[in-house]
Amino acid sequence: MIVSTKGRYALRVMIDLAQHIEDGYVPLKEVAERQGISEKYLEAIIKLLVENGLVSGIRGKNGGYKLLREPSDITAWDVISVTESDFNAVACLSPGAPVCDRARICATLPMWMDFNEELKSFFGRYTIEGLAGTASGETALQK
Amino acid sequence: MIVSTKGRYALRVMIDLAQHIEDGYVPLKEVAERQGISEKYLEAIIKLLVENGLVSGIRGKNGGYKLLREPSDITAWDVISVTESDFNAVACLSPGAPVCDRARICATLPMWMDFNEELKSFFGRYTIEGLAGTASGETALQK
DNA sequence: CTAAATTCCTATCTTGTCAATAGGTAATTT
DNA sequence: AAATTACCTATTGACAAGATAGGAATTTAG
Repeated sequence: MIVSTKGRYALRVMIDLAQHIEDGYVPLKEVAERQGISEKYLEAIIKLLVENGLVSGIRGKNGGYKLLREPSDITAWDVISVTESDFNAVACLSPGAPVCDRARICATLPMWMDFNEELKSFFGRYTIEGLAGTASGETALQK
Repeated sequence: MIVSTKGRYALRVMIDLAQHIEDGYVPLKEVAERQGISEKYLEAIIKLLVENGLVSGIRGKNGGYKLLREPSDITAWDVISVTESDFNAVACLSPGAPVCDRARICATLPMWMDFNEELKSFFGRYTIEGLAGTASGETALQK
């Protein structure tokens, strides 16, 4: 598959946090239970979200995690691009990839570049707020 | 990256065959030399293209491979969907995946399904003919 | 009929990532 | 002081990517 469980779970965590935004800091244990995902595994995932400024955590009793921006201001792209290790169309377009000497004559490069843009644009259209409200069938897409 | 070298190389093979369509059956050796890719590796890749009815090969002297349909009638999607082992948004949507009991309440499922459609639609817009003509900068997208 | 060319088939190898588990340390509150 | 919680580091098993290698089967040319 294209999006790993890491990305999928990260999104579910973000949505869960959005759905319990009134509770302040939410312990990961609760998220893990509600989502039916191993807490230990989620730790590794949420670490990425913390490092990239999407959520913040505080330790100790009454600690937990909370979103750092409004759910309406966080897109699926923000989350996926941070959790998926190399979310680029092809290796040639990965950051740090060696310069390809065929680039000038490559018949497929423009398509891959377009695809990269499309990824950004597609997932940028879904916000955490929109996704969090999808439970009973409304569309998650913002109008 | 999202599309493996297998998919990328397959596309380049198809484009190369389209560019030498006048020559009848084209030996893989020539394709490999022109493209700068190991012939042995290409063998494994073109096998998939043969099995899926995109090209046909005949053995012996003067043998080689040729496209089975018009370049204008083959899309990038046709090629990629056959060479990439699991070109689906997420594991839940892979053929043969176990039924997910969260499907009914899954906040992200609709987005993944949309993404699957988008993949098909995006790569379906690029034909081998269009890509084969991109060498000197015209757009590969059909109007 | 033989030799060359070519596809086709099977097996192996290395490397890396995913997906997950485990055991602990540091900080905070009650 | 004890409980809670985030944070850190290491390890494991399974699997796919990305090749490489050697040979068997088929066809044509001479």
